[in-house]
Amino acid sequence: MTEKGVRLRPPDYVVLGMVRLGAQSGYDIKKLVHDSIRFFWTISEAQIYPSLKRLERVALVRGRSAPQGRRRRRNFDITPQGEAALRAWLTSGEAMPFELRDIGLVKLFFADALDRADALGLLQAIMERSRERVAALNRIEPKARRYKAAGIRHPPLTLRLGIAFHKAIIDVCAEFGGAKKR
Amino acid sequence: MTEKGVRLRPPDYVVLGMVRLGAQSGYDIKKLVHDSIRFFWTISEAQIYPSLKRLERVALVRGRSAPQGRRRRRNFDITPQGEAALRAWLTSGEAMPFELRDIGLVKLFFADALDRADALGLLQAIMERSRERVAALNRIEPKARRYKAAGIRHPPLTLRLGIAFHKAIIDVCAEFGGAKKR
DNA sequence: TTCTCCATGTAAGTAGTTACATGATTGG
DNA sequence: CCAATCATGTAACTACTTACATGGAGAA
Repeated sequence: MTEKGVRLRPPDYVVLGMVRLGAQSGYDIKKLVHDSIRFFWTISEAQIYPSLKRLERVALVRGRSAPQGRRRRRNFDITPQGEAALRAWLTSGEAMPFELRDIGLVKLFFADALDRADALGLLQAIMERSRERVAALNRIEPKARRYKAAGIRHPPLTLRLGIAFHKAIIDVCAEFGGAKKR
Repeated sequence: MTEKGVRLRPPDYVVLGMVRLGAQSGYDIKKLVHDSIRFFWTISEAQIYPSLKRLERVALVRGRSAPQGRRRRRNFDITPQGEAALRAWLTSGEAMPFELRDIGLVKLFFADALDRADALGLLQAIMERSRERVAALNRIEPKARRYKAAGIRHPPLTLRLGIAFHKAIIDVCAEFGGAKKR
């Protein structure tokens, strides 16, 4: 339960979860998000820093000053209450509809307005985009292997999910376009 | 090119594209969106009606009063300029990054904070959600078949894409969880 | 008569981003 | 010495949703 009427929203739990995974500063969180969940959830600095303050106010994280030389820095760890709050959120059973918002698919949906050549061009752009995404995800793979070695299993799972569904997109597009898969 | 300094944004093109596909009124657009692109792009009434006005002002659609009995109604069709503007947008080559924003995957990413049973529960919730989505998409299939019969090929393609990537999710989750695929 | 659908519209609020401001440190 | 990176933060803006307001028509 969260006290004091401070309602936490998904971005707050993202920050909390990242602190739990070892991100110490706001800057660390930014970087960790960039090479993990940014593929299905983005978060900007303008959210991270206020969120850390909120989380500290309700004692879900504990922050302390940890300057590097003359460069200021605040480090955070998760508290036992923070762990509990994160678990409560993860198991809360709230609806979590799959929400996709993709101009690419919208354009593809309307592509009958184009002549054959342009429609095919659009199809190929969609395929290319998914190929690039697969490549980007594969670049993260070494990091996932390190997680696995440390007994952390779910980040690598989400990585596999990302790769799998972009491959599915490529396959369907290839079949539709009569082109080779690559 | 759009004249008069009215910059059109994706929701406007969605409205334009839907008018082109035969949606006549704002209400028609709402319904058509609901059983087609809502799976990768949502749009609310508060956007549709102002958007139709904007599009009419720059002559990309033409609207006229078409009351049903005493019930008011405005019908729209796309103009030649509207067709051209839609094609220009579809072929514009602007970046169209694949943007996914999914709390479900975020939770799965953090699931190592849970014990085995809860983590498995979350995994199953993700799978269930994709199964439901596949079912919802399959329910639309008859509509897609009618499109196909009329030579409209791309809406059915996006439908297949949706089904394919949710099946991919189900498969990966099933393998990870050691469960049956269903 | 009352519920659901048809139909159009707006006001107010929410969630988020972009752009900026500041300054220290490291590497080429 | 200059660029990139480390590090924190805010003001202003944008996009979008929710909730509401209004009212006609058909069906149970």
